[in-house]
Amino acid sequence: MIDLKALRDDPDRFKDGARKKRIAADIDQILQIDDHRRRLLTEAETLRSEQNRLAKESGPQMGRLSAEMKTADAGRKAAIEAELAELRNRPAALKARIQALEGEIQQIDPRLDELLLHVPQPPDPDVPVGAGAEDNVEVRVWHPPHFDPKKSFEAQRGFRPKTHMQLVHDLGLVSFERGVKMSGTRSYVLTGDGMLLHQAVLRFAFERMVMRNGFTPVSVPVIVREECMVGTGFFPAGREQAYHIEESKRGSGYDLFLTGTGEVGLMGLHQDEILDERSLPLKYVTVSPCFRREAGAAGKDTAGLYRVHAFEKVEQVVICRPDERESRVWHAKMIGFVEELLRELGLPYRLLQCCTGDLGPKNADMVDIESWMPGRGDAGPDGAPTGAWSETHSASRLYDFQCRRLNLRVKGESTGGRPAPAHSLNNTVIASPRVLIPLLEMYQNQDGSVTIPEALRPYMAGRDRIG
RNA sequence: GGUGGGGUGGCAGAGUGGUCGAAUGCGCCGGUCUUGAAAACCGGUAAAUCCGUCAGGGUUUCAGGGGUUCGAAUCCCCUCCCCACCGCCA
Repeated sequence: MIDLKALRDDPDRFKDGARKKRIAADIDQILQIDDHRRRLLTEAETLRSEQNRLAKESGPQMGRLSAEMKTADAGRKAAIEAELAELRNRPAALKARIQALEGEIQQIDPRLDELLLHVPQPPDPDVPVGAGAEDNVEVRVWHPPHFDPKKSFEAQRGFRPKTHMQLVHDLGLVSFERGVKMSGTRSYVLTGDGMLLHQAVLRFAFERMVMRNGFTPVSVPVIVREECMVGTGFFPAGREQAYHIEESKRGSGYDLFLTGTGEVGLMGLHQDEILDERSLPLKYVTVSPCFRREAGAAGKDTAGLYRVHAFEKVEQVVICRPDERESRVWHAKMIGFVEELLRELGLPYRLLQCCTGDLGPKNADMVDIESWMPGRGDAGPDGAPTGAWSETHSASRLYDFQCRRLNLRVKGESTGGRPAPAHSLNNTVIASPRVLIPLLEMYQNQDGSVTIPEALRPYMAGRDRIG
């Protein structure tokens, strides 16, 4: 949600932002409706003020007259009756007009809210302008000394790599057939060491965030109300991506939705709260199942573990004071935590500064982290894949966009003693099984086995190898 | 699923038609006292929104929505939520 007052003050900023993000938003209509609404509101409130004044004036008077009525004689009674009627009639004319005005405002409000929900947060000025993923800008690349993604896998390792598909098949780590049998496309069953590795990497990432980076571990609901999805900014734009559970007819009055990320639960925690700024920043980490319909992705990455309907993700969220500098510092830190993690895992990665067209409605800024997956990408001359950078993480900076929607505020010195929407940020820590792709493909050996990265061995009973 | 009891400010809790944005206590902030702290005492302490350059003023809000009334925290209707007990249950 954007700030309506900010929109009034500088509509061009929001028009420009929507254009850069390639999201349609009718700013002029909003301004026009808002202007009309405020006129009605001002008139209604003026009249109501008058009505209140009259009621306050005549109330006690009426009370006195009614009391006197009981003991009065017939003649006096008639006089009192007339006086009472007169007093009662005074606010009557006002009432009709007030009701008309308020009725009109009630008609307008939902329309205005709906329009406002669709206005995207303008991208920060330093975000490169672009149409989509193809215009994202590489910020930096890291790779371990013994492996450079710029050179071929075969040249560096002395054999042609298998894809993760082949590896999981040969080592018995995943059964796609049985997953699909039960749950349809994009489903899978992790088996044996596949499941162990999956759990190990999640556990490793989660513990790192808690023990080393001081994040508070939390479990969150993954079944939430629509309100929570709207509040966190995933709805209305992303409605198609969420699984919908029909529950309203069972008496609860609400339908529920499966969340696509732990971010929803972590941010929803403090919905409608006013936090003391001294309790900030809140640093939360959760591990949760994530559900995505992948609507509109038909035919894309259908094979393998890359794009699936259900997965597990360790997610980090920071809620901080509404201060641009502080937000930016946290963004960098949260990216740093992931870089550290990927280095420990020995996985080559690169940072991508996403362009305006790739930000989505809620972000002011977003940095993706891509890991090197040797088994992806176009086929080379020998028919084997040449490898590709593929997204494994995404770090968002939202300013107060999300907190405004969630009605999550901070109060303290920095806000001048008044409540103000907080700032929020989020970033993936690790998502599995997707991260198993680079892990298996990078750590495969010529004999078909896979070395377990040192960092994960404590979570795999000390073993150093699969297969 | 059944029965009963409830939803009031950051928290606890009073308030059953006007003098109620709401007693009181706790918490929090400031002050007095003190070498400092605690205690005690004094004062302050909801949010949203509109008008206004400011000073300031108005409106709304006692779970949410609708109604009765000149006037609703208080009366009526609907919805949601919470608690207790019973049933079922990982």
